[in-house]
Amino acid sequence: MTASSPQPETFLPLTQPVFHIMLALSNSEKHGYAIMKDVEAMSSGQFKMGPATLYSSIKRMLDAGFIEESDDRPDPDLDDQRRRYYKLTGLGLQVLEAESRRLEQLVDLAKARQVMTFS
Amino acid sequence: MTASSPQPETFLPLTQPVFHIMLALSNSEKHGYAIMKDVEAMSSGQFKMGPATLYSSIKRMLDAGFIEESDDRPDPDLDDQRRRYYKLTGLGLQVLEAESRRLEQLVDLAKARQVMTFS
DNA sequence: ATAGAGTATATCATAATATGATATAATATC
DNA sequence: GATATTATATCATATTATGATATACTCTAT
Repeated sequence: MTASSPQPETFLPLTQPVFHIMLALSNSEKHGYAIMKDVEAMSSGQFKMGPATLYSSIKRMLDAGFIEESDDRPDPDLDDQRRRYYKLTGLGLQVLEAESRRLEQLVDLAKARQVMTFS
Repeated sequence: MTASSPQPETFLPLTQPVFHIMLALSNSEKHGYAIMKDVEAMSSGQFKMGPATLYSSIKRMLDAGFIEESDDRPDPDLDDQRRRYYKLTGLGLQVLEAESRRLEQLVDLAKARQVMTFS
């Protein structure tokens, strides 16, 4: 009986920064600055986040239980003591999945309505 | 020489209400209340908008030139004088397309990272 | 060693958005 | 003609986003 208390859908829609941060964390734990760079790279430079947006979003995500701080540190020679690593929680992953599906539905609708010409 | 002055991408990302409203207008002109109901239906009830969000978003979209008020009225017997109809402008359609593509990229990324299990 | 670029987190003050509540009135239904 | 629904509008507040600034560590090249 693996309880997944609140339904992930109740947390939707995610804000853009939160969705991007969660997507950045979906393949590996990352520290704040790495998330910031990753989001920009992931979105081909279309979505840029400054530190204020990043850290205020992280704080809210911690409070919401979407992410948690991780104690796993890389090899001391590769590490930087200033870093704080974050990872998705079980809830966070569920919410990310739900949001991805929601967006997929919207994209499908846009396609059905031929909003995206030539595709 | 059909100028499309500012690049649609510069307006991204759209906020959730704005994206939903534009998607609602993508298949036909609609009046405010119809947009509100349509957005809810379109999103299978996942996204609900109250009047404050609707009308403040509409105002911003008019200012941004994404939509414009339409003078086309339905048959007088089917009409309701209170209604104000809106339609996408050329810019609005371009922006909607750009945003749809942006979201598609993100969904594709989520899929690549196997965030969406069983699909 | 040290200067400078880049890395890393944090926070302040403000702006932009979103939202519940409420108001008003027309239209439709019973 | 009472009631529910449709329709737009706006106020006041809450939430979120963001540029700017601060602080300090790390890395590279000289």
